[in-house]
Amino acid sequence: MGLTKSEIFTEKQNKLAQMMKALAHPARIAIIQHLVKTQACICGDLVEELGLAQATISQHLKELKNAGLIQGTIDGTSVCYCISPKAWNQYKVAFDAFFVSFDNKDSCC
Amino acid sequence: MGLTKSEIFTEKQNKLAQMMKALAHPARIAIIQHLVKTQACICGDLVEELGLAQATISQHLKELKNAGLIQGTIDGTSVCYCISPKAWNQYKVAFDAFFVSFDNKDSCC
DNA sequence: TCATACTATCGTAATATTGCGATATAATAG
DNA sequence: CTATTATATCGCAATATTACGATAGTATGA
Repeated sequence: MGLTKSEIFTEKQNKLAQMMKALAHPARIAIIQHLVKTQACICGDLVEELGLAQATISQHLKELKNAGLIQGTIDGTSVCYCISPKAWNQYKVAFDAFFVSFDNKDSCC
Repeated sequence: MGLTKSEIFTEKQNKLAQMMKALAHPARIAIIQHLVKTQACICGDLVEELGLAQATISQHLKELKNAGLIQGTIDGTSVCYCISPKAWNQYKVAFDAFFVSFDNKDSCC
């Protein structure tokens, strides 16, 4: 086992879970926050900002890129990453919709 | 390795990542959505709703409980789970704050 | 008390994630 | 062309997650 049974869930449920997963690591949260803060695109000084090895940062960047959250363009010998506004908005909308669905003031048990 | 280096991140980053992780599985999304839909507290008919074994559902419920998102009270021979409104609101606020932090219309690269 | 129904936990197998050193790849500078 | 710099990928080890059968625990009803 150890394999998520995604076939028994809806497309939306799988997608939302995958979005959450993309952000379910402090390094990726930190990367996003850094990209947000330094509006300008930032490349591999993330390696210095966070205390992780270059290979590890690169791997996290790849996951964020796969999730669509960031995009990178080659800038000389380095790569310039920044947040993808379109995907960001999709995430925002999806998360909002999820959290808006429940608005009870008091628990029932 | 395989051990997240949480000590190099801020408290907030770790917490937010953990919140995301709690929802980073379609089964847990489905459980929450089911609890939202059937306002009333629902117990182990989740096993029938989703197509997972009872032990698996129980495990996911435990994780959601650890995350604070749901609470369960014993109701006769079964357990009645429901969403914890307080935690739900904390999640909503935390996620909102995260997604509000960036609001650029166009990417810079 | 004893059987029944429901849930939690244990143990285990399969797979995924995290982190990093080593190495490959790509672009620039000299 | 060669050296340098920056990033990506490979391969591995350690750990985490997912799923489930088996079993233990707990409350109800006969």
